[in-house]
Amino acid sequence: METTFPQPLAMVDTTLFTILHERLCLILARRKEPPEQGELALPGGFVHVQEDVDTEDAARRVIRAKLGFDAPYLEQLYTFSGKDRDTRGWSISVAYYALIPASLLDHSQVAETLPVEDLPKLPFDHDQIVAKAIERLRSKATYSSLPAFLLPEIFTLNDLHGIYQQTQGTRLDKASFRHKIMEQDIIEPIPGQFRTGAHRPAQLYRLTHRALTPFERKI
Amino acid sequence: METTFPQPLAMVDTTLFTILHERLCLILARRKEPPEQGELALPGGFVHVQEDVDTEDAARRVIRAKLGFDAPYLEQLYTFSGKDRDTRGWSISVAYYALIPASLLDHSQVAETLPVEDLPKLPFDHDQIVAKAIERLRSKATYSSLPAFLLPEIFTLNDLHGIYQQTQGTRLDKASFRHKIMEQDIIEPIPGQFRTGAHRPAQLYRLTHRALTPFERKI
DNA sequence: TGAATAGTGTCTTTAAGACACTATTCA
DNA sequence: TGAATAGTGTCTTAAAGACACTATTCA
Repeated sequence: METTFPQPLAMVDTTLFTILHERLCLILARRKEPPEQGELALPGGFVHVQEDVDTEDAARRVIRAKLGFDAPYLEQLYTFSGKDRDTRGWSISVAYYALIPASLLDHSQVAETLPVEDLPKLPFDHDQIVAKAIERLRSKATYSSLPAFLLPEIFTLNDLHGIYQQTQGTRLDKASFRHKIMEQDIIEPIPGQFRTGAHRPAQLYRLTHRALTPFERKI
Repeated sequence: METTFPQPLAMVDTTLFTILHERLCLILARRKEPPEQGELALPGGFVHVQEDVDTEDAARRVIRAKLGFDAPYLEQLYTFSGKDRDTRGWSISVAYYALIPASLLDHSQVAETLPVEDLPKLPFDHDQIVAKAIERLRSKATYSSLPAFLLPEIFTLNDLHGIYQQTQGTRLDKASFRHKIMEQDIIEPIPGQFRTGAHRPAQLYRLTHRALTPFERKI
């Protein structure tokens, strides 16, 4: 059975967040083909109906092509659509966002990592996609364990404190943060493991759950 | 310029919430064409690229066709996609949800209004769409003025109290609810207007803003 | 020792929740 | 008057936020 309607173009675009020099950054791609060839844009591409099980699968394929590995955290963001957002025709782009721990990035491979405060003008409606992704990240950072997925598997409480401040864009009291995060039961100390330096050694922690945990209240 | 990729089918599906007999309900449609002809399902349809500006516009068209008027509150929910969700082929459905004040419904026109607790098995992945819509509604009801869009433009504080309880599925203390809702500045009394009955007359209110207002804390 | 980061105790302010009370209408 | 809904005051408990303090390491 076939439909009689002409169908729009179907694609995915990905917003890849990471932390570089204590700043929230995006990983961008230089477009290899027209339109906007040579410009910096969000990594994306058409849905391959022969190959992809669903659009999330398409997003994973795009990310693997760009980074060479799977993102530890990937979530659907929003779907952007319309007559004019792409010069090739009426299109639907299902946008995803992912969190990439800096420790996984080989920066010789992925050069185009730019602070979100300092992005160039992006083609298509990618500025809008980025704005929505940042808004979602900030909002979820307030009410969940989301920011922890920007850290490597093992981290200190100070690392976590810092990443919450960077994703939320606010200062958080150290003592209150520690009290509240420990009440959430999202992390556990690794017995006997500490990070050392020219100061008191810091207890190392890991996530207790692999999945995102929502909080009842703000952190 | 054209793409070489075969494109998936593009459609929209809508979850229409309303309140009937103090219960949260969905407005369903009986399918006029195969597949699943004659079955109850979410109102939906293909994107019409000649006619629709974007998928939200397509959702509005679908709702107008079903109800005869525009929904006061409409928001994109999530995009469902994949090889197998529709027998007609690889498809993308951009799902929307809308809030419909019962006062706008002519129940002779729209017969298929069923409590969310008492829905039949729906075709395709519509059960999944409904589950996600209810989850979103409950979550937003806790942190915003969203439930007010299920009421007519003029209502009492008790009406609002009831609709918050129904959308959240919990009991809320009357006094605390009143204190908190008045702090949010989302409603204003209509001077000199009261609803009367066999009891003390109740002050009538209206929303101060036409748009949804998020709250800092839970209501 | 001082610098640096780690980690805790506690006080004040604010919000949440419970609940009892008063108010106004109609039958 | 009592039944019904409207609307308020206040007390207790819990959370949020601020801030000062102690702890441990290395140079």
